[in-house]
Amino acid sequence: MTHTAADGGDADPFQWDVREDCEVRQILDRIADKWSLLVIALLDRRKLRFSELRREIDGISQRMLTVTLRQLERDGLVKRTVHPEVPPRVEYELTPLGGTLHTTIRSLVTWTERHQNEIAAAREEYDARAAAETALPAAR
Amino acid sequence: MTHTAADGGDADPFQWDVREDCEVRQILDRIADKWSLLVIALLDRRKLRFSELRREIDGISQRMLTVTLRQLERDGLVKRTVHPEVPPRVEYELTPLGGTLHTTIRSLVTWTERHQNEIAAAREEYDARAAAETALPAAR
DNA sequence: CCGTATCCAGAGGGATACTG
DNA sequence: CAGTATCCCTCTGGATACGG
Repeated sequence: MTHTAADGGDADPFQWDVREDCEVRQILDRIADKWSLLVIALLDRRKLRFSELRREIDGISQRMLTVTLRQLERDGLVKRTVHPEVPPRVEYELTPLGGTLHTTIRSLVTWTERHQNEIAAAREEYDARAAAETALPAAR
Repeated sequence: MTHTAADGGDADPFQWDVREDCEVRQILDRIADKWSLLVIALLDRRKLRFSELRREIDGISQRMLTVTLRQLERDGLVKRTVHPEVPPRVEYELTPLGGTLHTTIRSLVTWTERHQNEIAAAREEYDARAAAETALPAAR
């Protein structure tokens, strides 16, 4: 029933359901989305209005912010509150469920901040080596 | 110099550089990629050959697996080893740097597995409410 | 102010065929 | 086996304009 034909019964801590249509894969794609990640991170700090989010997230278009917020609302991670005033005011905040993502997302961001120099170095080295091999096609 | 015009000096644990062109955003997009995540997770278990990875990851095309592996190699997260044999054998494994992602990715997957039911429920409720409002456009 | 609707360019990514 | 190269189509996502 699982996807692996060769699971020899080892209780692998990293074994998961990787079928393309499975829930976990779907949700992972949503959470690990470029814009979703940023929205959740910002809302984790405090409740924010639409225009505030738009200003905070450099490079996001109005359309993508709307789409992202709708998805997160649908998934029960974000709560949307419309204040019936006459310049309309709409506020977004994390639901309790959304709040439980805090630790996980922090971990991701922290890792990235901590290792960005190593990654930049690795890239330079890789690119340098690639360039060298292109320059000497018949070498070796 | 930072992006916020209104940072009142609070040492916000969730304050980061969100400029579109910054390193962190770039790297985050790479790590939080659909296929990258799965590749890293699988390699965290053990060294794998190209064809093994392809078989394990349901739905990935040869092209995307190649592209993903090259990116990860370039970022210094994955090591590629070519064995000069005559059916060629190429093995992929995490570098030490790649290995440090273990905890973070585990956290993400665990969260998803743990809350998938809540998310599914939230989606159903959202869809049901949306359908109801479409059915009664003039209601109130 | 907070969206939705429409249009459209370009990247993402699958299928296929060919090399070392 | 492990790719690279090509074609082509879909879907993402930006720009713009309009509505509540």
